[in-house]
Amino acid sequence: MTRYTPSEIEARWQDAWAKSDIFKAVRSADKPKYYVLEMFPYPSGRIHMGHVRNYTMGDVIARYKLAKGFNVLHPMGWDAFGLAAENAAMQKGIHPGVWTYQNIEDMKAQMKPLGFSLDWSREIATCHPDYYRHQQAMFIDMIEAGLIYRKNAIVNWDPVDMTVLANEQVEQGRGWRSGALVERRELTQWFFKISDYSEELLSALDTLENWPAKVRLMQENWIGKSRGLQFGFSTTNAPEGFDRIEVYTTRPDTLLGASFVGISPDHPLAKLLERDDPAVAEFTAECRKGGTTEEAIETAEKLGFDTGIRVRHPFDTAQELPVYIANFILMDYGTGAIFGCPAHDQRDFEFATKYGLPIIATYLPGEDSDDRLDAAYVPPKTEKVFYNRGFAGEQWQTGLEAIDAAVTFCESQGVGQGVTKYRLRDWGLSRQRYWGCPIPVVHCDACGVVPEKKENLPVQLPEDVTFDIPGNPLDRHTEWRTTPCPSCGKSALREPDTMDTFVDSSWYYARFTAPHADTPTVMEDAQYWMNVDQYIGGVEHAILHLLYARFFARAMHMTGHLPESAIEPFDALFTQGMVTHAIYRSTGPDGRPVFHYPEEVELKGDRAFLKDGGAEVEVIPSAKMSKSKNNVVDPLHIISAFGADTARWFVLSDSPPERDVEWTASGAEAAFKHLSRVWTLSDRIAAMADDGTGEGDDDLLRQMHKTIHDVTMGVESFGFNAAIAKLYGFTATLQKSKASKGAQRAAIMTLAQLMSPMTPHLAEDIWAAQGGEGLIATAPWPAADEAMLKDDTVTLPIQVNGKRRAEIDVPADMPKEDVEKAALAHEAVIRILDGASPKKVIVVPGRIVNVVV
RNA sequence: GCCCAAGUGGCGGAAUGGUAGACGCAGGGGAUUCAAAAUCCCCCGCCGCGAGGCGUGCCGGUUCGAGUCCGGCCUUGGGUACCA
Repeated sequence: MTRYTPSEIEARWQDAWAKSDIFKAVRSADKPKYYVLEMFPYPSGRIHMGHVRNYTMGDVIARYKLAKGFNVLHPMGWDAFGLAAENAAMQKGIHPGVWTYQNIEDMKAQMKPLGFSLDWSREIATCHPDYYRHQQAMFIDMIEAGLIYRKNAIVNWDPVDMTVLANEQVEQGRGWRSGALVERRELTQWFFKISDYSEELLSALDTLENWPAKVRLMQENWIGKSRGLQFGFSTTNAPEGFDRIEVYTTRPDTLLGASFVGISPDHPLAKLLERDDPAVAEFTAECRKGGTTEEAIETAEKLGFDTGIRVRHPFDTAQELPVYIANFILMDYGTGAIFGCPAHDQRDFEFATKYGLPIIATYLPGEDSDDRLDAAYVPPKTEKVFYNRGFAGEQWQTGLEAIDAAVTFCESQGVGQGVTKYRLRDWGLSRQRYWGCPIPVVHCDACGVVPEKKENLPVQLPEDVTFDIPGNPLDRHTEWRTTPCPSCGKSALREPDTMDTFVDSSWYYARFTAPHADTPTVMEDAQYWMNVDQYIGGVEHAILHLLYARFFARAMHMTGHLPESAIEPFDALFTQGMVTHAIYRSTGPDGRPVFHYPEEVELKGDRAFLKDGGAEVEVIPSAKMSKSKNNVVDPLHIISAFGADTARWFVLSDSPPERDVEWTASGAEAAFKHLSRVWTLSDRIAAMADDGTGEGDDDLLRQMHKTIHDVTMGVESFGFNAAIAKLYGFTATLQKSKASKGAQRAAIMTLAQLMSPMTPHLAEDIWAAQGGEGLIATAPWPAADEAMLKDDTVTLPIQVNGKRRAEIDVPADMPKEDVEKAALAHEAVIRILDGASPKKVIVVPGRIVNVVV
């Protein structure tokens, strides 16, 4: 008897796959194509459990579709630009490029032993000039197509390091390195006009039937279509040019409850006032402290400054409202100005209470309700309420009815217009960083901003840069920046900013269809391979990446780089849950937090101590695995101890794929034992005498067909953990079976096939040992025989008043009336009824009987 | 703050509105063994001797029947536009 030795088996079959080249994707007219894509990794240097989980799921689909006869495209690449490489450069003095390419090599070496069915000949890295030159070419096309423009936008500014900070680099309002209070500062930046596509991106969500409903809903809310009223308040004492203040409101039905007007600190009026009035300047400076995230702005203490300016209420000109500058009003949304209705908005309520402004209800729960409110009264929009200060029309209305009525009324009175607005803002793509795709434009004193000539692409990143001083090294690299103006030829300066890395990941799926072409894409290849049939990745990308990619596909179509059929690039989406792990944190000598790797920590109950020195560290439970928090778990020890198949089987069996999992390694050994058991079982069956005798062949084959059915359904619906449970069950059945060698051989070969997408090496080995033809990877997927799936008898539970009291075995096709009779004749039922006659008997065929008394 | 999810035994989890806890882990008992490892078999939600009762985060509702649907909460996680 031999033992299951994955190290030998896995190397052997990976060789066999490589030699036969079965995962290389070639266009073919004979077979339907299938494009499986997992969100490509950031090359952090080490693969973690999240990667193993993601790529194993994709591999199961890819291998399953291959067995189903599809021409499968399953590529892999690297999302290789980003902040971490620059951090490494600063911390370790390594060039970001050297660090990134080394990481790619390391991670590839870690991925290869997992036996994924990838076409490595299509590998791409976004940091390679062969990739980003095409991105630059498309950027120029998109400028010409009017899809890109420049405007001012706000960034996090570190006043000590004199640099722009990413949101991640702002910790509690302070710069992560300098510790200085971060300020919001304006900078001229490049933007994609994604807002031109708001309606299109919203309405097309309905066509994405194979996307999770939650992702579509999140995108819908993010785009944030709203219908409201835009109108002007006329001012009484404002500076010239500000006779009116335009506001936008989604609740015009509360206009008669207005008690103040609020403008953003970035509103033109606020900017004018701060120029002449130091008190205003002081206040707006205060408002600009802290980071730029919506979270930071929304959760900051609500501050207001009375400008002294007054406006007239449009329907009650005697009523004057004060104009406040308020820190919670965003210049990017609506008109940058609002009216406050404290009675029906909690934020306005708190603001009014703080600054002593009136609270005027326009609607109430009922006609007799007290209108002195202790908190804002905000009923659901679909519930009828009593309008005590509404516009003309019914007094009992839902919010939605009242809003429509208010818009119509205001328009008829010449107060503003009904308008549709979207929350979605244009996509700012400029980054003041080195390790990204250079924006291919030149700033010329004479000609202004000029795109680089396409024949001069790529605009390549210079190698000779240092990271010893904060800031973007491109900014101070005079030699690189100096270049002839593409228009007039005089000396000019290159744009020092690089592109947001979301640009890189917005079109890589298209590049995979022709990864070595001289143009960004090749129409024929894009036509053939697009769309991605199944896209798989973390739910944390539900909004930004997936929305940007949807926009970019449209922009590529508009500039001739994708066919119209590919404007929704992902036909089906599956969002896997994240692999989470506790974070171990202590405080370093400089007072900054230090994050410890799980392997550096020893757990004692709920508390954690450093193995080195024994100091206690803080445990932050269950958070997304993140490089910067060091809470990543290395899968390599599972692979080296038990093999790739065990690691793959385990990540699939342990939890439902869409759910987050807290990583524990307790089950990996059990997975290995099971695979050993299957291997030994195959060995035993191969050694059986083939004398044609045996018992229970039919039962075994019925079980086999049920398993084919269940596992196929499981794989199709991403129910991998449930599919694996069925495979455990069938393995146990086969182990106990006394069936003939023929039946057992058929069973083990089918079992191997059903397992092959998950544990491909073991499956190949069993297939070969049982004399299977060719590679199991290309053997046709087994089909379940419908006739074998039905049982002759079923066990029905009998409920009395919804409580289970007994069960009966009946023929599967027994008529309802007979089932009812049989149920009522059951002694337990007779005892409980105790002579009473049932009011009703519900018989659900094949399911249940419920007796109601 | 806002948007989206999730919550079921000691643990991971299963369950088209129809027997809650499949399958696995941990635990307990047994077989085998000189002994151990490995392997195999049995038990395993809570309370109760039992009959039985209770039980899917909390409160309420719809239904013959709710883990599942509806309303309201709580907790945890993700996103919040420069982490990717």
